[in-house]
Amino acid sequence: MIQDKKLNIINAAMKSFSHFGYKATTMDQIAKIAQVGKGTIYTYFSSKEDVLNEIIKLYVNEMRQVARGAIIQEDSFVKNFNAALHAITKFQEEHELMIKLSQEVKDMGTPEVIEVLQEVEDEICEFIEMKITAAIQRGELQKCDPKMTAFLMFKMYINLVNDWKERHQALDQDEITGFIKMYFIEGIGNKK
Amino acid sequence: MIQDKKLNIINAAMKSFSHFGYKATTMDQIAKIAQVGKGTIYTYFSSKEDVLNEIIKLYVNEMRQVARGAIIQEDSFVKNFNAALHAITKFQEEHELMIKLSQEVKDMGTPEVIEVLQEVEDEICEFIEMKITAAIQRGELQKCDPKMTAFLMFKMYINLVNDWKERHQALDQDEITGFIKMYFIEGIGNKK
DNA sequence: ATAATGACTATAATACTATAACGGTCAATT
DNA sequence: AATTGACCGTTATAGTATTATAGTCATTAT
Repeated sequence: MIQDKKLNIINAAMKSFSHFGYKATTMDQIAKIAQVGKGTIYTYFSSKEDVLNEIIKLYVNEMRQVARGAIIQEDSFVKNFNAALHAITKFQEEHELMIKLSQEVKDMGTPEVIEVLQEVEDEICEFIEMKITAAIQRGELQKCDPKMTAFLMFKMYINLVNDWKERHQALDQDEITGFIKMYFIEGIGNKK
Repeated sequence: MIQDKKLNIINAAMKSFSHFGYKATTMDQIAKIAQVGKGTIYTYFSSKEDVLNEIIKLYVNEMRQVARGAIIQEDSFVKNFNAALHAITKFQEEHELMIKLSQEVKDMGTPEVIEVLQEVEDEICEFIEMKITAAIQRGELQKCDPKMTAFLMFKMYINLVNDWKERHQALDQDEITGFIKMYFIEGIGNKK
């Protein structure tokens, strides 16, 4: 029953953050949606920011599940990389939360939101890093710094999925897999 | 003599934009520094934005010169890529203009400035694109879309030079050359 | 004639102030 | 022991008065 109340609050906050963003959501609103008194929120959370952080923690866990679910043991590293990132992207599109928070950072720059989005990015990079380390061990990838490789691959993925389409046309999943493979795995140099 | 006045104005505006940014620079200020009446500015330029655009046009030309100057015919594509980008970066650090304008975009989002910075980025990408096309023709690079390759290489360079150092430590020019070569040219895949 | 000028204007940004809304607390209530 | 909403100090917002700014144009200088 105690967990029930906390869950109500989390769900209410999640809903409101997704619809209106972090700043535009008031504690009174969360309390109203959750059907609890405002004070009750503070028995489970220390502040508004704390509510956001807990929600992101749950969200990141779900995201990790989704990414794991997209991976097929027998498939190549690149294929799984793209499958996982694509699954994460789709997950984020389905749940408005990240989209709304990204918007908020873009046009208001709310510091608390900047911080949690950075955390989400770090988590994704860490996930990729693990997969890279494994791929190196099984000999699929050459020795390289897993942290930096993860960072660069993630950035390239975002460049391909989001930034490229702003100036040219959008790419589908297979095209992206192809490009990542071409540029990152095989390289575009010609051996002499 | 007519060119002299226009040049005065351009130099005055350049100085003021570099010190105070675009928004914080007033036409009265430009006129004062250039030692002309404000009305005179409008015989050479149609608007404040026009002044900015002409300055950027000159700036991009200088940048191109600098980039060309950094290139050594006998050197490899990657080496020249890094030399050129490094020269551009140093050029931008020496002349405060770009740094000030980037700041302004970050904390005020002035639309006119966003636009010219995008133009500068496009110009750099076009420069890289030319070099890539040449490298493909002489067989140093595999066949690939030069526009996208230029875009991705530029972004990776920025990721390495700017974004990585925010979370970890800065990399020097040789390290960056090494990474670009490793990830982009040779690839990190292991042939079976 | 032509080019240059700065007082002038309409508009947009800023500073100021009064008001409302907010996050967080806590005495009263269940 | 858990829950609550009226309450408080602070911050954000709205409304308004004032200033500053981009751009014009009649006047002046060349």
